[in-house]
Amino acid sequence: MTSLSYTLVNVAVNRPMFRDFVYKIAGVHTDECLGSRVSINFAGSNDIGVITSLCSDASIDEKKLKEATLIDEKSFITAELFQTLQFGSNYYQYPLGQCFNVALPKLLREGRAFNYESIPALRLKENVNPLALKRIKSQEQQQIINILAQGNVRRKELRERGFSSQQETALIKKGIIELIEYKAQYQTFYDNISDLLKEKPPIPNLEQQNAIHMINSAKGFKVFLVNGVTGSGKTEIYLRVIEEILKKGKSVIVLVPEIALTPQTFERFYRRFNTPVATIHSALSDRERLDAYIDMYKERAGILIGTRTSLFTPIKNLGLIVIDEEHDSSFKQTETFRYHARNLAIMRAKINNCPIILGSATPSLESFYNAYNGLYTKIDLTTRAGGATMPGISLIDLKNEPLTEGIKTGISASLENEIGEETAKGNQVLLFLNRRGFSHHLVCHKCGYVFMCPHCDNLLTVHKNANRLLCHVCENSMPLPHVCPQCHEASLLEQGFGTEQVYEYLHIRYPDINIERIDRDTITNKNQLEQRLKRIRSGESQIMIGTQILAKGHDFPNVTLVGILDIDSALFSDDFRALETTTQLITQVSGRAGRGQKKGRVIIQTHHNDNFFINLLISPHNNYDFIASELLKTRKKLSLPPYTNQAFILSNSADRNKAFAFIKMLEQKIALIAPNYANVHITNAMSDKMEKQQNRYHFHILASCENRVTLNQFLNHLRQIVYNNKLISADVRFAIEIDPIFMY
DNA sequence: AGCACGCCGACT
DNA sequence: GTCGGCGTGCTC
Repeated sequence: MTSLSYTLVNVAVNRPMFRDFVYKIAGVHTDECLGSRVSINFAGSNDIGVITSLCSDASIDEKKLKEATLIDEKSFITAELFQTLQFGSNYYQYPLGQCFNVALPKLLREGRAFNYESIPALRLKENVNPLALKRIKSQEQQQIINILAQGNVRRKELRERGFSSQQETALIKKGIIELIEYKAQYQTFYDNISDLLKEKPPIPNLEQQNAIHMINSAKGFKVFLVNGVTGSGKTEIYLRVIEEILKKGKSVIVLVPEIALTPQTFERFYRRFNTPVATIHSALSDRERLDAYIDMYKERAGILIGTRTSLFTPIKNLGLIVIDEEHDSSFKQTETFRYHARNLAIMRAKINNCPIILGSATPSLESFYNAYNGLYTKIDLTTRAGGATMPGISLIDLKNEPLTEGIKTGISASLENEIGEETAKGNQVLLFLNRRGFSHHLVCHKCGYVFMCPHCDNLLTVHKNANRLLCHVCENSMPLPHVCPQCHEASLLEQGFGTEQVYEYLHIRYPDINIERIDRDTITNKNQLEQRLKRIRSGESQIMIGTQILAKGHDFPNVTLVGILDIDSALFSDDFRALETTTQLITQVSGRAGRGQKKGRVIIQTHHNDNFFINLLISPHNNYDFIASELLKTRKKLSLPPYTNQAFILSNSADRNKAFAFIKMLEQKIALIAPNYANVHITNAMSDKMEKQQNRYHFHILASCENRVTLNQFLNHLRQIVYNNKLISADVRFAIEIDPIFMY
């Protein structure tokens, strides 16, 4: 007998348990509370849970049921988001309650109310003294005035768009602008939809027109793979398609890679649309993140640009999802809820019956394959907007190069010549090396002692500026030693070169040229990156040496030469994806060059000019599509993804024996059920490539199967055995990683 | 994952 | 007699 004054609900809790728990909440409730948060007492501790369904028949004595307090009278988790998370929970083998924990902004996760906070913003004063306006000399201050002339803006938004607080206070002092408390207004983005555009869009070329037309005429769910060479104007296509979606009163999510969210990325959206654009990224405070989340749900903003977690923003009327740089590995979460935002986004689009655009100059082989199989509609953009041409690639055969001082730091004599010639002409040079630090590692010349991280099976990298040895796995460091701890000789030898060393060499070699080093050591925040990019764009600096950060999204119109310093380490990698990511990286870096009127070229240094892959890169039809299709042939031959589906079964512990015993036990359990899953191929239990990481010992089993449903069933079965029989002990961590993109 | 409960050894 | 070590089992 259910008491009339209570409603029984099933609640997902934030625990590693694949089941719901029944609670009673005061009052009579309907489906409107599905997805609502409740504060509960669970196993003696206070927690936040999520209502997953109404409970019609609690198989438990009602007196035993605890009472939960409803936090959200009306759920803001839309049905489609709910279904997406349920799918994700099942597919990625992660408990629904914990999926919610990842999906919700921190403040909501902790039980904060779903409402707005007052936000400091800026307003252009009325009746400003025209003389004060005239006296503005700073371009930035003038820009702030121009922006505010369009309407009030949050302080944080100005900061995101690259303006400093000093510039603001200067204007406040001059009496031109004033600080206001901006209470979010509940006006929706489609209230002013007739006046949507702030600027007149450029006229698209024929390819763009065709792409826009194709996407606009999609009825319901459809995956478009927009494969456009760098500079072909993918963003313009997004903007045009988004415009149409907004006009229908529907909202849009644009997912971007973590690193790509620089002011210029969304400055284009701000410039184009006369409607609020919400952004979510790592630099925001929790409150700002929540505000953006609420802005989208309340339809104050119609566009959300954000990193992977933005996929979980509730939206009442989702009209389109865009995944920019869809090949980027930062869409994959590699801990807790190990989802791939691109793949899960496709599911969300399917549930919403709306189109989704995957955009990239260098699509993942997975997406390529799906397009080839007709699952995705591939749209090619082959011409660069503005008519700049694609760079040609040539090789420097390192075997024929003299053993100069330069070649030891990654710069061969031939490359040095080229750098000299280009810079003398006033052009810019971009050098790419995916290895930060000064030297790769440090060895004792006398006794052979190698400096290893005390916490990881990893060599320590020499960082000379910081004067430390640094572990790139756990980030721990120690002062740079001068004598060997084993034989006490002062004969330590630095081996291998990183960006820091290349920078130092170039600096000595070209003392009159400004050089920028761009890597995680020199760029610790967004403003630093912007500053450096500014110096590069102004022509103040002529040479850039950097890591991946350089490859992503920035235009360098005056770069005429791109040098790839070390490709050889990728040729012999044990990760089968190394050649794919290298091709993507080279294509992306190359795309930075010659975007203006000047033609760019790419030079790759290698000791292996007869290598199959190197020859693909320099072959006459060296476009990305061709190389990708060649790489796919190898994947097929070796039965690797996308021709099969993979999943890792992971175990780690601070106690090596316990981690090993656990994975061995799993191996046995798997052997018992494996006969039921004949097509699932399972490896032995083995240690990870790097067994010890941060003082924990890592082991894994790899399962693969051509049929993803069978693989899912197998993993479900295994997971049930593990959880139902309580096989996990407190100090061993167990995880399943579906569709891994990094090998263990 | 936590937390409570409980069963055993070392202490006032 | 009782404090607390952690192994075991349960959580609405």
